[in-house]
Amino acid sequence: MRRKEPDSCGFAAALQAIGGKWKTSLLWELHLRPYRFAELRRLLPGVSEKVLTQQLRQMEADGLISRRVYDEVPPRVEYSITPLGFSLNDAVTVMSAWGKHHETWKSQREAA
Amino acid sequence: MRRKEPDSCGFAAALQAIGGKWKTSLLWELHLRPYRFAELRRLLPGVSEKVLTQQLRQMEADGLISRRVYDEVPPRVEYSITPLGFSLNDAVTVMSAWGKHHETWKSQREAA
DNA sequence: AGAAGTACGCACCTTGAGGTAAGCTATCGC
DNA sequence: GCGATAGCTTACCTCAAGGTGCGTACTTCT
Repeated sequence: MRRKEPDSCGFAAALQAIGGKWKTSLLWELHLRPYRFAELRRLLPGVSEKVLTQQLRQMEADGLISRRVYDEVPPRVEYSITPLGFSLNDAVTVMSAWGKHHETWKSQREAA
Repeated sequence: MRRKEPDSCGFAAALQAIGGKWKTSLLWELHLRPYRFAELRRLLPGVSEKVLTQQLRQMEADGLISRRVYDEVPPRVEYSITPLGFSLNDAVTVMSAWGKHHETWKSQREAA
């Protein structure tokens, strides 16, 4: 999907914030507890390092998560969810519930 | 965004159903009242006929809207929302509310 | 000495949603 | 006959998200 125009509607903005392929998963994992970069890689099998970095940075810019760098060696970076990110997770959960409802509906229709 | 894998999470299914560029707008318009094809074209400036047809067909396949053909000449087709589509519109509204909240948050941050 | 882990950046390529333009069937108005 | 309208279908093109792979600076493990 293309996301460019403001669309006047707030949904476009929400989609802009969560539209990435891995963002919902990241949001879900981080809402449980903070994680380090390499831990997130392991949690999301199939994500490339480039894209993981990208999406984390975008979510940080959107204020959904915060990034904390510890000046140690070897380097350590921890990502954690913000209150705003937590509220988005709630909204996503509503959509997710509808999705499950929809899947039920579909399997019922296919059975008919 | 790519939408392929089931993802175990229902959110992917919901996104699959609503992910198209015009689907939320269509859902919104049709939740007000039924419309004909050409009316929807006029309501969504910029949509091409091909894509409008595509998205309407997909939404019909997902059970979000129903398509009624009147065997007249010139041909007449009316699209209306289903109860399932209506429930999705509610879920979308929650996300939309978050989007507005997020925009407020962003403009506050930029002001700082 | 060499391998491996950490948290990336950069260059290139693939893929599919969406856009563009044309055609198609049939009727009505001029 | 000529164009307009309604509701599509088909073929082709574009463009950005995401994937692949390599490079990096530093350290610890073996």
